[in-house]
Amino acid sequence: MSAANTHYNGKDFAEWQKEWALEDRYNFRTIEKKWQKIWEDEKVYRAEVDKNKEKFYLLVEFPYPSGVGLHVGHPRSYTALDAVARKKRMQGYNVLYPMGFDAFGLPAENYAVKTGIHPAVSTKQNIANYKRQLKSLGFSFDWDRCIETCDPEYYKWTQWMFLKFFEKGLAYKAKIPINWCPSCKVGLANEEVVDGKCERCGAEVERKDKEQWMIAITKYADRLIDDLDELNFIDRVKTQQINWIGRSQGAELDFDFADEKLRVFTTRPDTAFGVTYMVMAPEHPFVAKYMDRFENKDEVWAYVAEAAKKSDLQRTAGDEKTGVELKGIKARNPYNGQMIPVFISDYVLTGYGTGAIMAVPAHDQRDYDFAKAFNLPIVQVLEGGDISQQAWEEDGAHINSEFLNGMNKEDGMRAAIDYAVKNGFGQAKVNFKLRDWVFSRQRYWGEPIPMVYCEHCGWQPLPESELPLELPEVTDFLPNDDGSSPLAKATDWVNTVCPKCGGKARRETDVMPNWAGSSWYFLRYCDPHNDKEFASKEALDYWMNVDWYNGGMEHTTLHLLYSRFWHKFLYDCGCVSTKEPYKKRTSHGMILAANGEKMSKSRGNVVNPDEIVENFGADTFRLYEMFIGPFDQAAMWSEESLMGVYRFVGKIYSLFKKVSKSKPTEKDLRAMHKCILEVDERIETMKFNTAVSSLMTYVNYLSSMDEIPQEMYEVLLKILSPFAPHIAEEMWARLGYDKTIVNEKWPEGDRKLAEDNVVTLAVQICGKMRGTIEMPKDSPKEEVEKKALQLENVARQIEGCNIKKIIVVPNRIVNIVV
RNA sequence: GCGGGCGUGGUGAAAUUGGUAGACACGUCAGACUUAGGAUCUGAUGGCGCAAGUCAUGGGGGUUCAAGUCCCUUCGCCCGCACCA
Repeated sequence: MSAANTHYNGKDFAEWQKEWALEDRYNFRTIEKKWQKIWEDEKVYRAEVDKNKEKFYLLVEFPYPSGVGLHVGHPRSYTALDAVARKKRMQGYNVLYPMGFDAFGLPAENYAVKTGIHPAVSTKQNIANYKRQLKSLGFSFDWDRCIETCDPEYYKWTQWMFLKFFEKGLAYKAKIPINWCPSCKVGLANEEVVDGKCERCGAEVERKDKEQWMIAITKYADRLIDDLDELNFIDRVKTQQINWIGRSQGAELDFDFADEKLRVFTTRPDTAFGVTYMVMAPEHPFVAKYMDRFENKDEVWAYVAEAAKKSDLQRTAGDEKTGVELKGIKARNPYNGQMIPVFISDYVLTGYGTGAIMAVPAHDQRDYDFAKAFNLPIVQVLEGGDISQQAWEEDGAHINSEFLNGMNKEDGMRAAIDYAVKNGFGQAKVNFKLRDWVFSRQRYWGEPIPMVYCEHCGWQPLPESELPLELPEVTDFLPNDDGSSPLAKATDWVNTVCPKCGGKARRETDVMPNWAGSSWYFLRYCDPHNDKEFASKEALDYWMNVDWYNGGMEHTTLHLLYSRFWHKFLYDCGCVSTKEPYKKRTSHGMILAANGEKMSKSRGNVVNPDEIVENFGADTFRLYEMFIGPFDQAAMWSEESLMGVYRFVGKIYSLFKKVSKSKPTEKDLRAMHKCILEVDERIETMKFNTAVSSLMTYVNYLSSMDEIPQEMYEVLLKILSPFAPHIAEEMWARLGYDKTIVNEKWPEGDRKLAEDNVVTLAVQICGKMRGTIEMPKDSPKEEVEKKALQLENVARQIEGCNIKKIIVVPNRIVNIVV
């Protein structure tokens, strides 16, 4: 055995073999620690650019290193893609499978408020703990590429990218009503509000006008939808993103109102002859502007004030429509010249479209409800339904619509828009539900926004040479009551000079949201130590795109959407050469406690991965997480089932004693090739639970043998190694190999050898099972029929019956119809 | 309300996509063994029946030689979006 270039660190192989001879029991503790150290010392999983090899980039969402440590849910997806990574490596791919830490965020800051420990310190400790835990599970991450988003060497480039957004006009500061969490004292993006509540703490979100940095993600709305077509994302993800972006095509139309035009957005301009009134949002600028001309001014005021007090949640709570007519001013329908009343009502949203609508109660249920409540006329303009009962929202030929009469929807839409264009009161328009990304957070533990405000020059970007703009030291991490960031208190840091005129200036004190760093981390993995650029073109061109990205469904409209957008922006800047970052996106299900509840500290039902590793070993843990159930579905933790997997691993260990120089029979080879083919396919299709079943079936087969041909055991170790790398590596070494199994060639399953030459066919009479017959594979139909009819059971049952026909499904079934 | 998914033994689940329902495990029962180890091994295990059989994939109906799988209908659960004009 050559000591050099082997994975034994110079230790004498014979010495090890002596040790092994003494070990009768499966001692996972020593085995696993030993191999983890060897893998790490010899950098077995290191990924380098190698243009002669085809690359494969696998990505799992990097964790936020919380104080409680790794959750048993994390390893589910890490193990799954680790299995894929290991298999791909054995198949000759140059695999990049990196890991890092999404390390900025609120919990570290809250912890600092409570304990006074600086977020940088607690984060560092947490990362060390996470690393230890991840390493104890034997993942094949290239730890040399580990990144941390809170590292100035990393966030330097996050800031650099922000400056790009600013340079291209996509980052802008605006005073807009934002979602404000009164408990976290922080503004939230729309994506972070769930059911009107703060995604993080559950407090009801308020509306607050605040100056915020915004990023114009809406400019990419069309592309974010259209480019999904080419991607291999699971459908759930695609449809959720499409729904979230919410594209609707229609038209903007101007109605005359007082001395100006009241503009509305509608998806059905062809129903304009059915408009019987209009509605503006209470916040619509015309309401305040024309207040003095309304005859019922007091009533209008009261309604506006009432609406302002309500949260979004309260406004959408009731089913009943409320509102007030703006008496004294009527609007004029440009299609037919009709004068119609105008209302304000909070069922019209200020943030969508133009904040005003034309109401067509006959064909929109919401308008219908409002019309009924306020006794307004309902004019049907599309055929169908029963307007006396409810609005007719389906299609139908146009009626009562002058030049549109008789047309279908498509023609009617075109004609209505043409007419509006010709007469100068409207045009086609596409609208989105997606809002621009609120990018400011009034917090400490995030990337400082590299902008400076000068009285004379306005907002100025920091020059690139001043990056990274590091976080200043502060002692008080509490957000201020006025809603400003803790950074505002670091006056030395805040007061600076204008990069343009050199005059007095102040730094931006808000920081970026925690979604910033994760929006481009997959690019940094390609070239993590580069201090000249965020990643070299060479590295990016070689490694990108990510071939397979797995992560949680909860990030579909957050991280996944943001990072696709961010990447597209970098593409437009010429910084990356692919339009999309991820080729394939899959998603794992949650791991729940044994009773089906979510694991949480407060419920006291959290399973600690450390304990599982300590008591059963990493291999058992990994195999169990794969075996627990379908990968994309929620699964319940069960220690009993874990024991079953533990037994399985122990069995593999003890089978070693039976390995011999004997030759496999045809039947043995069949079992072996069947298993190879199944495991291979089931890894690719993410059916990890049944892949493990296949391995179990094969191990059961081996157990029943008196002697196990070495070839059969070696194949087992190879196809087992993606799931249980430690024991595979250990037994591989014990077979006498002095090179790691990691780079062994993945076995090829032979379909011919895997096929049975004798098949069992079910014999049915009128579809009911009556028995089985064994036949050579692909026996001619006649023989099958003959043998089936000879079956005692069959002969007895069909006695005295007419055989109508016999259906033979080759190698499967004989069905005798009487 | 709209969109997506699901419903199979005592339990977690399989089922080559229309072809022997319950693979693989857990649990349970019976037996063997003992270097007492979260032991191991062997066998049984959907219900009813001594058996031949028969009933079983949420319920009802249909298509088919054949349905967990396709169609209609109904009930129940989960997830996402939600007054988006």
